[in-house]
Amino acid sequence: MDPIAEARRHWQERGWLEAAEGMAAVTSIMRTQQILLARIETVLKPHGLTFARFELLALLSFTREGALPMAKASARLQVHPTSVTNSVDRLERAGLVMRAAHPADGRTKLVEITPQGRAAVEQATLELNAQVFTSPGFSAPEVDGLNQVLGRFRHEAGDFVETRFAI
Amino acid sequence: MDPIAEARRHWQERGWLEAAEGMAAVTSIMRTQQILLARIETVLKPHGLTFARFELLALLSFTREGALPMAKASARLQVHPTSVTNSVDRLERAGLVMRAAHPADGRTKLVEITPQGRAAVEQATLELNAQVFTSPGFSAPEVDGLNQVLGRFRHEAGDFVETRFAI
DNA sequence: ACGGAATACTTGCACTTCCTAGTTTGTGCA
DNA sequence: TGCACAAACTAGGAAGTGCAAGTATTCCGT
Repeated sequence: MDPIAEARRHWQERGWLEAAEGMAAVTSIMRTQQILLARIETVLKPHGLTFARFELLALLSFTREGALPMAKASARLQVHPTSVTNSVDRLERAGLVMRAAHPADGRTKLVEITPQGRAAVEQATLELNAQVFTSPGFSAPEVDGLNQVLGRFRHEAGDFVETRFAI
Repeated sequence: MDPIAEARRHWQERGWLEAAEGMAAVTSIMRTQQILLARIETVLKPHGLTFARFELLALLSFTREGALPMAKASARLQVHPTSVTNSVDRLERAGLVMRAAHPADGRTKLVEITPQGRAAVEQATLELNAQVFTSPGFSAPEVDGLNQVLGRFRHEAGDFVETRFAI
């Protein structure tokens, strides 16, 4: 029994025909996200990482300097600044990042990845690639279709960041 | 600048070609879920509901008796039993559901939707249909494609509940 | 140059989620 | 029948998220 198919049936019985398929699609995205997140967190847990913290480490590892202002990280990761503070607190306690002063702006603090952080994110990424991303549960054409459809959706939702570079 | 496209580029530069597209698809699903959830919660907030609580009310409103054991609700909604307890606590305080004893099994408690609960979920559903589900940001063919691809994915992930009916 | 506005970050609070452990009640085997 | 085991729910705690407010610093118009 598919709970979502059942919900769609109920929607149709109530006469909400215009909304039934959209409701099913939106709800399916919710459930799919839960399933994928659970798989990812299972892989990351032994490394002491959550997906949010992994994303932060990965972002830092891809910058030229290995460091970013907190606000930049918040914008790139599309999460609330307080969530970044929280993640950095824990990553710093684990020795994977350091807070550093910004050379020019006294307000901003830089988050900088440490050598241990680089090692951790490298290892975690290899495992995620092997156990989730290479075979996510979608065929190659499905992956392409998802990337196209969801990419356009995100674009229309204003999910893209303005281009700005600054240490 | 699309943060996900940029991540894919980094993946490719590192030589993780097998995983790059899957990583992009999985991450896109994460972001899409966040965007949709934010829209839904914006609609529900004036009603004092979260999506989790709305889903519980909707589930109850579709049962014959308007009541379900907590464990059933937990299984149907695919959430942890303690999360159901939490939702029911708040819905009960708001007068939208009631806890009732199970007639046959002393261990289980029934959650029962109240007339106010029915009114609230009806109104909230109409608004969600109008503001989100009818025009979710995907075309009709895209919605169909998502339902098909994600439905199969969920099926293979074991996301379907065994058929059992019991008050 | 200087004072109000804006920016960057942190703290406290509320909420949600899940985990572990506990209590109560039912089930089934000896 | 009786006793171990399982099931249903709740309580307490940790972690993540977002909002509102607070502090420190910078920006900018006059």
